[in-house]
This record gives sequence, C-alpha cells and structure tokens, in this order.
Amino acid sequence: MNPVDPRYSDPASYRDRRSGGLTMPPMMGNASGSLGRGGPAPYGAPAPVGFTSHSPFQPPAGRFDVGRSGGGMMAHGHDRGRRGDSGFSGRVGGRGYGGRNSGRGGAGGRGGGRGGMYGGPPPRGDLDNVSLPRQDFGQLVPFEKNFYLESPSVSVLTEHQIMTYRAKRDIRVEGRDVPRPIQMFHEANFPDYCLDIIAKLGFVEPTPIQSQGWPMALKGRDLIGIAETGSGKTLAYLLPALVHISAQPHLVQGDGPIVLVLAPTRELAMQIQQESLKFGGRGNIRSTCIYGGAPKGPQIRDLKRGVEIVIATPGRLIDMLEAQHTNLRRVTYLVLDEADRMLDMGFEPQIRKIVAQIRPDRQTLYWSATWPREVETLARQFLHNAYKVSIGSSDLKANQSINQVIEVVREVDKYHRLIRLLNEVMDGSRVLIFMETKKGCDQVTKQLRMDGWPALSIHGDKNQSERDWVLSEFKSGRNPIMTATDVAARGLDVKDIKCVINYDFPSNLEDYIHRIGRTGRAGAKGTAYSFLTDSNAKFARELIKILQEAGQVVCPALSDLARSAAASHGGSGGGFRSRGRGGYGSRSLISGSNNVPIGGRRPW
DNA sequence: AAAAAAT
Repeated sequence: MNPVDPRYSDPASYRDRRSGGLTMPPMMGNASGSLGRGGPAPYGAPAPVGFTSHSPFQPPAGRFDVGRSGGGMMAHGHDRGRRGDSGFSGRVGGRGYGGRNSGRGGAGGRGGGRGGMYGGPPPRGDLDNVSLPRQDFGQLVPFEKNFYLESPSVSVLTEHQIMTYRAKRDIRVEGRDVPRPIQMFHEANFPDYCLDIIAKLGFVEPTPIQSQGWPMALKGRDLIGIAETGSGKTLAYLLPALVHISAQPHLVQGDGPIVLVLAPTRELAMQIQQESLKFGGRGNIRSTCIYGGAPKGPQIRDLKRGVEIVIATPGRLIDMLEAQHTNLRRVTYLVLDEADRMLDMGFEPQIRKIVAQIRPDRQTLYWSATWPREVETLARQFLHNAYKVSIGSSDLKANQSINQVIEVVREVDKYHRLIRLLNEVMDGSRVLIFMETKKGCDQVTKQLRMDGWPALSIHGDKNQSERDWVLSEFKSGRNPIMTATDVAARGLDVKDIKCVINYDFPSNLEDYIHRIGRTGRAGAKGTAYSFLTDSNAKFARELIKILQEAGQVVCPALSDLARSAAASHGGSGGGFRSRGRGGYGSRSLISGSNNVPIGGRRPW
C-alpha cells in the first residue's frame, strides 16, 4: 500500500501471509478447473499475496490516462440531438458513395444481389450465410452519415500550412477529397459533453491519427486508419460514432444497434466497452459488450432492451444473430478494430457472415497498428471509396517511445535469463511476459510462483472468470507479473506496464509490434525485451529494420543471427527446424498447473 | 505449430 508498509521489507510477515492461504481460490489456476458458465463471479476477494498494490511506484495519472484512447477533443461541438428525420445529406447518401464500384449502391441502390454485394470478387467460402437469413437490402431507408463541417480555423490555413502540419506528424493520406486535419479538439464537431470529458482527462491536443481520422470519419466515408500502438485509435472511431448515432432516428422496439464494433479478443472488447460507457453515457447513448464465455442472459437482456452501440467478438455475436436476439439491420457504422487480425484466416469467415447482415451503404472503418500488404485487397472488398490514413511510412512501425532490447539466447537458458531480467527490472510496476503456447504459459508461471514471483497467467484455455480475475490482479498490481499468449498481444491498455518480455518470440513481426505495444503507451516510456533463439533467425533481418526505424541499437548478436539465417537458407524463413522450440529445455523442469502458492521469499 | 473466437 505504501512505502513504509512492513510487508515491503519484512520477509517474515511475507511468509506469514503466505501460510494464510493460496493466492488464488481453489481451482483457479487450473485450466480445466472450470466453474461453469453462468456461475457467480467467484473470485471476489482472493487471499492476500505477499504483494501490495505498489501504489508508491505508480506515476501520477498523466494527461493520457485513457491510453489506448488517448487524445481527445473538446470545445465547440454542437450537439445535433437526434434528428429523427433521417434525411439525406446531399453530400453523401446516394451520390459520391454509390459511385463506380459495382456492389454498393447508394441508399436504396441495388440490393440483395448475392455475390456482388461488396463489388469485387464474390464471397469465397460457403461459410457465408449458411445459417443466417439473407438480408433484403432492396428498399433501404436512407440515413445521414456526413456530419463534417470544416471549422473556419481550419479553412483559413494555407495549403502549405496543412502540408507542414501533416509532414511534421508523419500523417499520410490516400483517397478522393481528403479533408484537412484538425488541429484542436473543438474543430471536430463533437458534442459538448464529449469535449468536457476530454478536458477533464487533461488531453492537450489530438494525436495525429485523431487529427486526420476524425474529419475523415465524420464525413461518413469508409476509412483505413493505421497508427502506432497506444496512439488513441479507440477514440478516433468512438467519438465519430457518437456523432453518427446522434443523427439517427431513435431506436424502436426490435431494433438492433446502430454502431457495431468488432474486436478479436474478449478482453479488448470489454475495454472498448469501458471507453464507450465513459463517453457515450453522458449523451444517453447505450452500449453493450457481446462476447463468449460469459452468461448470455444479461447480454440478451441488453440487446432486447435496445443499445445504440454493440461491441462484440465474432462468435457470440453470430450466436446472438442466429438466435435472433438481435439483428444488424440498423447498423450504419461498422468498425473493425485490429482489422488485419480480424481479416486473417481465423476470423475472415465470421467477419463475412456478419458483414453480410449489414446494409451495403454503411460506413466501414478499419483500425490497426499493423497493416500487411496482403490484407488490403481483402479489406477493400468490404470498403467503398475509402480513405486511408497512416501515421508513418513503414509497414511495421514500432512505437518510438519503446526501448527495444534483443537478447539472443539458447532455449534452455531462457528461464534463467528471465529471472535475471526480473531481478533487474522489478520495482512493483507491471511486467508482461509473452509465451508462444498456453502450456508454456502455465509452466513458466508455476515455476515463477514457486520461485517466489507474483505471476499469474492468462490464455484462452482458462475460463472467462479466471481471465477476468487475472487481468484485474495484473491491473491492480496485486500480481504485477502476467504471462500471456497472444490473447493479450493486441489492444489491451494497462497503465504502467514497465516492460514487456517476449520469452518466446512471436510467430510474426506484426505480433511483435503489437506485443511490445502494451508498454510505452500514450507518450509513456517502456522497455521491451525479446529472447531470440536460432529457430527465430528468420526474423532477424526484418527485426533489425524495425529496430533501426525506431532508432534502437542493434546488438552484434542479432546481426550475427541475421547473417547466419541468410547463410543457411538464402535469407528468410525456409530451412527445416529440426527440433523447433519443443521446450525440452527449462520447460521439462516445470509442468502441470500453475495453481501453486508463491513460494520462497520475495526475490527482490 | 499455435492462438483466438460459440456451445
């Protein structure tokens, strides 16, 4: 609790407490120890561990509390109120939107035509529409989606000033009729209550993605927004969503949401929901989060009662659609957060299925910190006349405020290197350790706890209530070490993560960018340590590029690794991996559940 | 090969 708390310095009292009970309720750490769906939240007050909240180490709340949503808005936004007339804005609506691409006509345009719905190639799999009824988009009620009125303070700027402003922030834009970036919060047409919240949070100016993304989104156009981790993407789409909603007719009984946000993990969806509540609540804009692993009852209740915003993971949403607990007929603003992830193999069929339920003249927005070339073609199948805004040039751009440290190690040495690192680094702030496998997570966590470290692990084999509990323990600092699979790689905004450790290097460099992006958010500094083994040599070359682009030191061992990869198999990848990472190393020492008391003494 | 996401 505070620096003079005897628990900080008195190992004896630490031991006393340790004997007082497990750190986790029985069954907790055990992936198989499911409490069953719908059970009560079981982990209300876990027994104390040898750890306090470490509040003395937490920096004061900065101007960027919101982190992921950092940035903000403020002033003159006039609240349009609900108009209810659902009129066209001549600038959008049919014209300029239904244009040249085949599929998506403007409001009331062609509808229903199977296969051509989005223009471009027809949907690929048969996974489309297997169980959901095809929607008839033949006679759509027009809706308004262009709300952007350029502020005089923006109009007055010279073209040269705009170019300079963009260049200074590395704002790159594509598309027809690109609006100018705004430079101050009040220049976006946000409602006053939003600006008040932003002001209270102490935001000073919009982040680059917000300053260019907001005018684009407010114009009602489709958008691809790419910006580094922790740069305020959530607010970049949530605030225009609020404006969008305010201009639509009220929901009536039986209506589904107006805004749909899709996210790749449950925890991220819940986090977005928190932001949505924070900003939408004051404007009486309701939202709910639809995700698996939690009881359906409350989710169904929310949907039936009517919510303007639904934030969802795909599986449960489809479930809800099939059961007709909601529908997407009123969705006119669709967001894919972590869009490249949502469009990759695992998710694409589900996304197709969901998107096929939404009117083709909707506004669609994609957001991510990474945007591999390959996804763009696929992505454009769901877009029309889209803008693209990206902050920075590189395909793979790490956040500049992250100090990146690479350690070339042998598989068997990883655990010892980890301990050494923890001893250097632990001061009570959070440390997030990424592993390749769920099993590896459990094993290392168990070993860490036996060695006295307050670690917990989160991964997809754990039931949701345990996942929730582990994350809350991590956030609160009661257990400041969390091991994780890639379930925690994207989007999660936990304050005061001092460092990220890639115990196992990720399987692609996009995930590397996202993982290390859990630290160094919203202007804070952070450090990312990554263990590389021979089996990761294929990443060395491009990793060096990422490091150089972020102004990082490239250690000789990494250069050597890059050379050896080039020598062994003409550059990247290739080669067979005799034994891969099987974990014959430290992992064989540690097995089974990580549900063990923290052992030994506090190691630092 | 692994992880995630419905039951």
